[in-house]
Amino acid sequence: MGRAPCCDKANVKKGPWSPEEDAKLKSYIEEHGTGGNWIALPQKIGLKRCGKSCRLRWLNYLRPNIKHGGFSEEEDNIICSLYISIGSRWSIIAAQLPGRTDNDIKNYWNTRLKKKLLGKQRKEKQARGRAKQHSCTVPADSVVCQHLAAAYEPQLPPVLPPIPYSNQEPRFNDHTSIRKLLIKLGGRFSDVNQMDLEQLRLQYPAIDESLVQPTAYNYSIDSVSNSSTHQVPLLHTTSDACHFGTINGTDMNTMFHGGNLNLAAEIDSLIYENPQRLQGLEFFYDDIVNGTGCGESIDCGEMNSLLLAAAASNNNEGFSEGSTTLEEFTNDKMRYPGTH
DNA sequence: AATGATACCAACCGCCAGATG
DNA sequence: CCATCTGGCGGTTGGTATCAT
Repeated sequence: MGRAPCCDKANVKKGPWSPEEDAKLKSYIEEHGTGGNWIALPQKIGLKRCGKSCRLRWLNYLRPNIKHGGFSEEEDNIICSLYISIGSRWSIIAAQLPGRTDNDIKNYWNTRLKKKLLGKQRKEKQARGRAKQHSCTVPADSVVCQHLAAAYEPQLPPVLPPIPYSNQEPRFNDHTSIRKLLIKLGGRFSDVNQMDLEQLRLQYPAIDESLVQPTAYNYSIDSVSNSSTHQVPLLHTTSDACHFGTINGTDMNTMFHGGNLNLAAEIDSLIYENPQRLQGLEFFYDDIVNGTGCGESIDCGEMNSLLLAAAASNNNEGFSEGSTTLEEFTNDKMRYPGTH
């Protein structure tokens, strides 16, 4: 048995809103509020619209202090970094950008930002030319590649070995872990960040202290694919020959030694927990999935700069401890156990 | 100038979770 | 406890504008 429709579809107007409809809705809500019932609202006003449509119109267009278009570079950076960290949770991302709606950000990402990043990367790729052969160390049949492929071809049941992830830290379905991830994207919790460093030192005693800086945010999405080959444990066995090879022309030794191994492992765990969350980022790694080289993955340095900029901006007005947004985020993630 | 391709974005659709009776 | 309703969310669609040929 299907659900009853929220409104009489046959007697409801659809399509673009007229200025008269806008005026009616706006003046009523400004005077009386929504009354806590969107479904009943259009009847009160005399609008032949679905309540959901009224709600959407108000939230995305009529509500005061709404900004449209003209995204700044800082906003771009925030969107990018949050998308990478939490995926397409537009409402959460929108909560970090005052005046922006989730719909706006979603559209902006899908139509411009994604292409902008990809376009830039393609240009640089072309500039590098064919002469330079990149040695991608991520094998096409690696565990993570199977996971990523599965995320894009859900009709094919993935054949996956047991998750070899051995980190004792909580995973992404844990508040602390989320906090830490956000911290590393530019949050303020330096105490926790320091804690990560201590755990890292304990976990990988062979790492040269000078290679692990607590302030380093410079990981890239490519580090996801790199860490996903589970080369991190190599650090246990080889104290000085931790060779990660190159991805997309970037020496991953530099990436990892200058970055945060623990973060890479954490992101790695996200992939295992939730491969679907990588949807929309295929242009970062489809080459790896397809085993066709390192053509389309976003340039490491570029993503670094984006993330660094985001980190800088977040230090000013990013997540704060106990914020409503973070709480919402924490609660919200329980609603999507890997199916979105 | 005409036509097709592409980009953009407002709005819709369907699903999910929480509230309520 | 169950069924139903509503709000909220993310994905997708379709109309319009702009660009390229």
